[in-house]
Amino acid sequence: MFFEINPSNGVAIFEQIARQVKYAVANGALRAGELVPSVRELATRLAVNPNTVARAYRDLQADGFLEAMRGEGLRVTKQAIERSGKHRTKLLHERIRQVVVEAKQSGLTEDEFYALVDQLWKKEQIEV
Amino acid sequence: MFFEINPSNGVAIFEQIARQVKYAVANGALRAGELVPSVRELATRLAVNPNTVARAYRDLQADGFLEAMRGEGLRVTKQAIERSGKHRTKLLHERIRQVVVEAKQSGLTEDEFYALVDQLWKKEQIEV
Amino acid sequence: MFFEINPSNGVAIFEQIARQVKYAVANGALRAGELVPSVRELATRLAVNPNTVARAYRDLQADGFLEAMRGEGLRVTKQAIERSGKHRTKLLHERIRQVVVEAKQSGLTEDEFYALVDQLWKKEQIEV
Amino acid sequence: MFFEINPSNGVAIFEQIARQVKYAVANGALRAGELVPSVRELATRLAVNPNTVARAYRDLQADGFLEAMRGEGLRVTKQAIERSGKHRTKLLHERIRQVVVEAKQSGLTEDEFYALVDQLWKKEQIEV
DNA sequence: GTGGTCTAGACCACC
DNA sequence: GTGGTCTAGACCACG
Repeated sequence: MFFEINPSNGVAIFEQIARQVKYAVANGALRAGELVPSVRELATRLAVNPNTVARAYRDLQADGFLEAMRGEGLRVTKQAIERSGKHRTKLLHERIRQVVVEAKQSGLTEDEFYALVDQLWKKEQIEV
Repeated sequence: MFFEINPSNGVAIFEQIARQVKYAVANGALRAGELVPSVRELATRLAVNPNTVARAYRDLQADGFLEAMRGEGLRVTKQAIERSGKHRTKLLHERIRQVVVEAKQSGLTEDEFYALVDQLWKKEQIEV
Repeated sequence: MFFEINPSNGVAIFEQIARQVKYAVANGALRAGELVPSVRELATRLAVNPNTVARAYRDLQADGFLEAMRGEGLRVTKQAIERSGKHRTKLLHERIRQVVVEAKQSGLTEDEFYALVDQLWKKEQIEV
Repeated sequence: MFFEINPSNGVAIFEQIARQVKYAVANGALRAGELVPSVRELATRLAVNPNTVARAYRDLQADGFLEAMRGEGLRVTKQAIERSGKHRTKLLHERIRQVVVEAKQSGLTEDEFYALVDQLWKKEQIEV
């Protein structure tokens, strides 16, 4: 699991952490039943306030991605992977919708927009 | 010129105002040299505080979209329209890039992604 | 007498007018005793509000550059030209002082500053 | 870091604050990565409204001199120092140009002008 | 009438 | 604790 936090990019840190956990689940880096790093460990690893990590984990529990194992820590739920799918599809859907709206408001034609999307899809590399 | 403000959609009000002015420039609803509504007038029209409108206009001046005509008001600059193009292409580019990254991280295939984009492009209506 | 007004450069219009009258006196384009254009005429010529021209002329009277000739208009005073000298030397003095302060605060060395001044003096053309 | 605010010298307070931060960067009193005083602290120290300080800091962010560290405060960016150079050289350039124009319009000879500059450079003391 | 600045004070999210 | 947004209202210079 690979975490990269940027404290000055506008996105809340706890949100960045939560997203990255979800990504890790979505692409198999984290499997169901696996334990995530403890709050304290992750906090020191990322050089971030423990409250912030706790907040991310709390949200992930509320979303059903993590569950508390008393005395052991937090582990990835069985449903996490499927949720990961639905959840993120919904989010993606909304994100794309917004981008489409912006593109249309900017006066882009369908062709121009598709060219842009195409170019970026081909260029973008994903590190996991 | 058509302004629609949603005071609780996460985007700051001044930001919504600034964007809509930029859109209006981008699609020709506002032309170079034209005066924008006065701070006070727009404030009462949108039922927001004049300072909020002023903040939006100030940002637009900083971005080179508006310029102050002493005692007359604020008008759209000559460069506004070209800036509008460059500026927004850059923003859109970044937005699309982010969406592409998300899609890839979620494990979507190229076909799935394109299908989603296609569907949303066809559905989305723009009011100007 | 040649007037060029820029309503969106930060300097008050009445101030621009007043300065240009002073320049005209300083370089002989306007001589002592000569009448300046009437408020109305100048206002229409410059496409500005008559109040603005009136304000400029008012300040020029307060500074002793113009005097009212009842029924005739405003004419350049005898003292205008010498005042022009003193007055502007004082202003220039202050302006230069500010620039020097800025330069020092920016960490420029004496040589760098002089080089800059030299370059600009040689380059700058004056149209009267 | 030394702040001196003059609430009635024509320059807006937020502008004075912003300039002094830039100066502090330019002459090394503030280094890249360092946190600036918090909005509230500086506001009480200078006896001005927090909004005024916030305005200055906001402008500095827009200019790329500061960046927000979520929950921590605002710190000087890496690019601040180089920007400081370019930025201020450009401003100074323009200021000097204006002064040169004024001097020429006032009929000063090169020698007179240089004498004035020289005298003021030698006299002016800078406190950092 | 126009915009610009400043103050005062409230509320919010985040760390 | 941090900054960010918004409101309300005052005062100013300018046209």
